[in-house]
Amino acid sequence: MWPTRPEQLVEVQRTIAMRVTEPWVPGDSPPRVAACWVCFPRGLAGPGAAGDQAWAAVVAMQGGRVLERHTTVGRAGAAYTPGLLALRVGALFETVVGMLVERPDVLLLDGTGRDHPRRCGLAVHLGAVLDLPTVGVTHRPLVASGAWPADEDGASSALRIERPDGEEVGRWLRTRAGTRPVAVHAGWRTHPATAVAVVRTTVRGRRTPEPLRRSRQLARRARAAATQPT
DNA sequence: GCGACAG
DNA sequence: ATCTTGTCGC
Repeated sequence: MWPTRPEQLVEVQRTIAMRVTEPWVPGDSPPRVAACWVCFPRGLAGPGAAGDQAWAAVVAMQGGRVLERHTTVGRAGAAYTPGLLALRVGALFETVVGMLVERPDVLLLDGTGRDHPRRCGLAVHLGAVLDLPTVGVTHRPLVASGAWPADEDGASSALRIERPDGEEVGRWLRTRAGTRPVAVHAGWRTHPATAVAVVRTTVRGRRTPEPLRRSRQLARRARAAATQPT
């Protein structure tokens, strides 16, 4: 499921993008939300290359409490190329999320979802592989666009593909007044509204959703421990 | 031809 | 992703 060549990945992305699924909808009780992150050596500039060492982490939370946390080390499958992020970190993400003992209700990651040249960003792809609803959270969209929302906590605006009246694939979300909004992406089995709702329940006074913040922190700590031992 | 382009 | 100084706020 994780190709190593661009042409193969493009093929897989097209196949996954066509799959029809039942939308996932959060229940009444607080959802079990997990988030994963991959970081690279400090000083590594540019797109990187295949074989780059990488540290991955996953953190599962529910109602503000941490349920599980795991880390692993591995290597990048390829250099980074817009639209082909899965080639670089797809397998690593699958490995680290697979370390969870209990399956989460939804998974957050730093990548786009339906906002992709073939409607199959890493959030969609990883969700299909793991059979888990996913939501993407990034600093900016890949191929979608939309005006920013009002500078008020919780304000959001549509991110659409290609045209002002095109398909809505995500939303800009102001997680904190006075700071740049984050791009929230509909992923596997999630719609823009669902994605925004999930992200909002995991934001604790900061711009970044708590599970994502913690997974990034954990991955970086694993890197620090391996990079500068005693 | 040139610039843009999730991480 | 990673590299960066200062700055504002609690």
